[in-house]
Amino acid sequence: MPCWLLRGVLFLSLPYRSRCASNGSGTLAGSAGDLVRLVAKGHGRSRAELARMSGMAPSSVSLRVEELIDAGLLREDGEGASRGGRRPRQLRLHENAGVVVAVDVGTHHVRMAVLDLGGRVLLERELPGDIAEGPERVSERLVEHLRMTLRQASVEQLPLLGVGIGMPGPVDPGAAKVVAPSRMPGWNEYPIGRRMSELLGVRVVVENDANLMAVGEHRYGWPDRDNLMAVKAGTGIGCGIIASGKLHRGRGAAGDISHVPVHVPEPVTCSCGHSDCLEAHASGAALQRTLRAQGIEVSSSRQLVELVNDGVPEVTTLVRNAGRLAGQVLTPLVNFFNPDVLVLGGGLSAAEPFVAAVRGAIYERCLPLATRDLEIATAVTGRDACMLGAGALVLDEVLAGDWVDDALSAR
Amino acid sequence: MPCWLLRGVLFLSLPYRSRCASNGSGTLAGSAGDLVRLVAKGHGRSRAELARMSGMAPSSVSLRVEELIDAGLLREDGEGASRGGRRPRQLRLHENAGVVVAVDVGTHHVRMAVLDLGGRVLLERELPGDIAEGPERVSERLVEHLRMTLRQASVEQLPLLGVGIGMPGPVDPGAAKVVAPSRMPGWNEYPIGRRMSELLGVRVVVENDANLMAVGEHRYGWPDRDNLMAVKAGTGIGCGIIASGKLHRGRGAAGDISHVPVHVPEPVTCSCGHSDCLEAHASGAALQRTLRAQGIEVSSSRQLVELVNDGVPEVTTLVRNAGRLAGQVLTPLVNFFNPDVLVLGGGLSAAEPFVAAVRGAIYERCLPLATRDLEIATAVTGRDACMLGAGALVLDEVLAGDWVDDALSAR
DNA sequence: CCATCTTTGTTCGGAATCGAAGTTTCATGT
DNA sequence: ACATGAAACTTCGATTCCGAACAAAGATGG
Repeated sequence: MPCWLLRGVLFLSLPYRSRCASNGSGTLAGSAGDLVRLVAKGHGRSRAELARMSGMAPSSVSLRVEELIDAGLLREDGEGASRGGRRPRQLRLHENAGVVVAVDVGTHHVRMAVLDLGGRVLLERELPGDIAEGPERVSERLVEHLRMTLRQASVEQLPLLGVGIGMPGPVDPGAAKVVAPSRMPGWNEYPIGRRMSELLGVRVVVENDANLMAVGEHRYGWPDRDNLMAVKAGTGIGCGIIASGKLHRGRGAAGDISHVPVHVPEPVTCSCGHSDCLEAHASGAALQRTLRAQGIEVSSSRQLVELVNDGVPEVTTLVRNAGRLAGQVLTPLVNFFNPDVLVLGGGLSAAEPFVAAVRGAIYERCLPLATRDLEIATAVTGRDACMLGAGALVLDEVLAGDWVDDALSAR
Repeated sequence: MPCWLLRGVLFLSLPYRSRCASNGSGTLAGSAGDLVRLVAKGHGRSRAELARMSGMAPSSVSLRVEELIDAGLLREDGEGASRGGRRPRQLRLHENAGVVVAVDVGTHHVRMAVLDLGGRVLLERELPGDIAEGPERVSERLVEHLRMTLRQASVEQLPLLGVGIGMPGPVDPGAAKVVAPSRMPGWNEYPIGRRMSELLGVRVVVENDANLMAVGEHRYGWPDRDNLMAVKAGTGIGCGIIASGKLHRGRGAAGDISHVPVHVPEPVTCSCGHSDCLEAHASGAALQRTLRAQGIEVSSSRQLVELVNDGVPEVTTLVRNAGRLAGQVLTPLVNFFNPDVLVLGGGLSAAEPFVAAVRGAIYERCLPLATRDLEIATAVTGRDACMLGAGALVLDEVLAGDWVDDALSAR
């Protein structure tokens, strides 16, 4: 309970406090919240390391850590390896401090995980679900599943501090809405974030799935590469961007590569009205359409990949061609953004010919300056990438808020 | 919210560091250097504003400002307009605190300016110069010109705190070298930064000219737009990127768009070995080559633009076509990066048909989500953009260093 | 013109933080 | 085994910084 209510004075005292805040951008820091953040991200595993990373005096760190332990936020966890002197007493977030839930809403499935505040997965589940059922129905089922998952993870008694949700379409993260989606009837402008927040009573963040893949891969796969592009090639094609270690949203729509024109012999009309969009020729949906015209019935990207792995030549050719087109689109973007890593994820990335074609196109045409030391890799976290990204994002949000201060003063 | 409510309110008693504040605009603060930075960037013009922006207590700001005034770094500058209460005593950097020099090295000219620490231009000069004379000769002449310019600006007795240099080719900013340039014989790997630093005895930063254009336009033209692309279309074609308010360098080569393939009927071999590079078809150099083949002798982008303004049809057609090609290349990049502003600079941007063609191509093919509210503008600072960017960059460097602390303790 | 409210900037006591010295614990080399 | 050095904390006085109250100066509105 906030202290300022003690005298019945309903007044938030913000003269100087409300603007201060911590350093979102990295290593220098200075408050209790920063220490918790450092521990949560694994950048500070002992008092000494926290002092080094935060810039605070070792004495101050010790005092502050003691408070955080007393408040039940941190706990000591044995001793680490000596680096030539006394062994560090390792610190970690207390497992009872709370949990968050990460949700990846796909077109035909929902993946969900319970994470502790350090980002470790406590329980993970895949559930059926059809986004075409509409937002009301889907949110209700999400809440049901979420409650059940929390029970199964035996963390009902712990505080649920936030929920992160990934959606397969453009998202306005401020309003926590899906905007102008192409394959999600009924979802336009639906305030999924507010609705879920009402139903659950916790903070909910919503983000596009490709952006979340970038966040997830950055955190769990390439933590020290600060410039990363993540391409999600599944039913649709999207791209998430990590610039200087942070998700780049631009004016809200950054990373859209679906409607970049490609060279193809026969035009296919896209939802945007043009006929040579990448998405209309190289997305999983486009490939399924083409195969159906050839009499090969395929209903999901996963099935598509199975056919490739079974060596069905028509399908393999099609998938390789899709990879080539994606690579052609990515080439200028790689030159322009010059990332450390290009991550390939989504259903199609499980097909080796797709990945090989993307690689080939990029190495063929990108500048040596851009491809030297460029890593092109499939998603380290595989099918979990988006979900883990949702977790990482909501964790950032929770740990950046005043949860730590509240917990300290509530004691 | 009336002030008198403050009385009798029970305040939260949190440790003071945790109340530090975020000023919302990403500028963090907490020390003397931060105050000077805020004043230098114009974000803090009075003690009260500094307190708000930095998160420090007003009392601390007052004490610190007093020290800075005593040290000769700041000075009071009259009173500002009242905002409903006492008038603020405005603060500015003391003009005697020091200067920096900004240099824009072009292929056939050198532009140079003396700036005070607030980024104001004290004196500006354009000098002849040919980059083909080679690095040794050019650096010597730069130093001569620089000394003369300092004399002319009557700031010889003031400390010269740094020099920023823009080069028309790829730059490794860490090593302060030009790397693998296409039109600068003898410059490859030449340590221009170290050489100038030896000759002048001050810190020297070196950066690519398109990057500097982005920095300059961001600082002087669009200070609150944090995502910006600046295209420099002159003899070559380059692009600088501001992401979240900071220059994005990627792994060092970000912003390269010279060698993105474009669709053209007749191939022209580029220095990179391909035949359909943007630079080989739409750069000033390429246009001059084409015109020469038609018997029209043109020796600079400026002359090219004059012919356009004179209404010479062959030239206008050519320039418009170059704009269309540039626009085609920029379209996916704008979708991808989703900037707030796209700045067009460099020689060709002075030709209206070029700008119109770029605009047309982008609006024709970019997503509405990306172009809604997108500003496409010619460089606010015109031909000075790169030079001013060099100044802004070296100022950032100087003010981020320990110059302030040194000056304080030297007293 | 006066009361009221704002904003700016300063004063001063008390609290939070620093930093140097000290303690504990371990690696390393002889 | 023992000295030496190094790293991880802790202690405690000195210093810095904060925050409330105050003072100065001006807008606003009847």
